[in-house]
Amino acid sequence: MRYWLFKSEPSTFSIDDLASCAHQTEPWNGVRNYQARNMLRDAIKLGDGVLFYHSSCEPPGVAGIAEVVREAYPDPTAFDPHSPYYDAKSTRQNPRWFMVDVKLVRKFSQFLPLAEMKRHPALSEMIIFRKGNRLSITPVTANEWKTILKLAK
DNA sequence: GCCAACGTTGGC
DNA sequence: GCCAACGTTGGC
Repeated sequence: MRYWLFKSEPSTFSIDDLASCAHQTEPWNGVRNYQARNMLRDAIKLGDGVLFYHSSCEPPGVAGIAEVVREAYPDPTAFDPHSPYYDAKSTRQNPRWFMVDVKLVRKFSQFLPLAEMKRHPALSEMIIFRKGNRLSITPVTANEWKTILKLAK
C-alpha cells in the first residue's frame, strides 16, 4: 500500500464536506492534469492512504486522512456540459479523465498547518515543497505519513 | 492582489 | 515540432 496527498480547496470541497457525505465516501472528481490523472488511473490502489490537504485558504495544511475505497473509473463530470469540469474531448467510449473514491478515516483533532510542516526536517523532501509544484495529487513516503500523523494527532 | 512557476493552446 | 501567449495554481 502507498500514501498520497490530495489537495482540495475547502471552499470547493473540505474535509467536513467529506464527513457529511453518505458513508463519508465521495468520488475525487475534477482532476484535469495528466500527471495527476496517471497517478489516479495507474498507481493509486484500494486501501491506499490519503492526506486530505486544504489549499488556497488560511491556513493551508493537512486536515485529516482518508483511504481509497474504489480504484480508478471514468470521471463522469467530464461528460456533463453543465459541469465546470466538462471536457468535450473526453467521451464515454474513450474517457480521458479518471477518479477514485475516497472514504474519510478521520479528521485530525489538531489541524496541521503548512507552516508547521515546513519546520519539520523529516518532511523537508515532500513534493509539495518543491519549487513550482502545482500537482494536486502527489505521492507521500511512509516516513512522511508517519511523521504527519504524529504531528497532527 | 501579487506573482513565480508551470501546463496548455494554437499559429506557423 | 517550436515557442509565444495565455490561463491556472497556490503560497504569501
